[in-house]
Amino acid sequence: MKIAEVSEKYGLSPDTLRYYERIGLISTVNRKENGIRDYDEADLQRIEFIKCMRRAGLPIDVLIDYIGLVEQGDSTIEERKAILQEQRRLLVTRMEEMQQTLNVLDYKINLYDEAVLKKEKAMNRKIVKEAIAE
Amino acid sequence: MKIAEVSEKYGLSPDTLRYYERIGLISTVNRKENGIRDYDEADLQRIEFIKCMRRAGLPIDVLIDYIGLVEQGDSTIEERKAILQEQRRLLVTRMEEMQQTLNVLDYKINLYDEAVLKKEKAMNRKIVKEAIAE
DNA sequence: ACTTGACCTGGAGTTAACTCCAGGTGCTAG
DNA sequence: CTAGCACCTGGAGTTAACTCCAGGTCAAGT
Repeated sequence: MKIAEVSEKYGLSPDTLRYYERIGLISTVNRKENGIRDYDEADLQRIEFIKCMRRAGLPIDVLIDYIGLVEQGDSTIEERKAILQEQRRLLVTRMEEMQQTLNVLDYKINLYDEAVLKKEKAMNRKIVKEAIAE
Repeated sequence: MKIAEVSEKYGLSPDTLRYYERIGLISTVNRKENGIRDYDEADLQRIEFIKCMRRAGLPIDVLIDYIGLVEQGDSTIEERKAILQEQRRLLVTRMEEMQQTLNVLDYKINLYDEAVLKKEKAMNRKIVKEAIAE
């Protein structure tokens, strides 16, 4: 699969895909004779994983470490698990903070709703008053 | 309240507080005769709000817009509400993505748990075998 | 009087994560 | 055979959000 298709499929720009390879987040992708990248199934799986983790804000350097361990084989299983657990912990914390902010936003939006209603009521009273005055 | 106390109270560095003021996120803070910032209650409330929003990832330029509208008074209520609703929507989307990533992480951690168990079992079998062999 | 420490300013530097670009190669359709 | 893409590389530029720094003021303690 060529870079443009991969880019299309995962919504990552070709530049980003090459960048990920440069920094060692994706191990060197196979090339066709002419030097053009030809992503295989394993590459795609890795890209999907990276995309998922990045979307949630996991930092690239942590992912590089993790993937380095994956490549070292079974002896690193416990270390990898520890990394994921730590990142899971951080993720949950961030989500809790976001939930708090969401509550604040809802509270404020609700205040604005009420303010808008009050404004409208005042407007209506004014209209009625004027109608009576005529 | 001096900048060091505010910094302490909200966990934002003095540099960050001055930076927020420079870019117009906090309206100009009053000074004592000697030119030193003296944060009042309104400043603190604004800082708390900003901190809460920033923690959830709301971008600074959006907050600058929002706060500019707050300062323009009641005529901007609907516009402000629209901003908060839009940010709320984006926040929910991000949280949903994070939840998906959390599920993937849990799945992977679980796989590692099983892998570790298997490893241990194999180890135990080996030990038992050796014990019998003796 | 002098040192210390908190504060000030304007401006430069940093970090993460891309994103863009110039200059070059190589298939393919007209 | 040549025009037009899609691809390549190494390196530079960008963006958001800080963070740091040099050089200066000022009040308080010794």
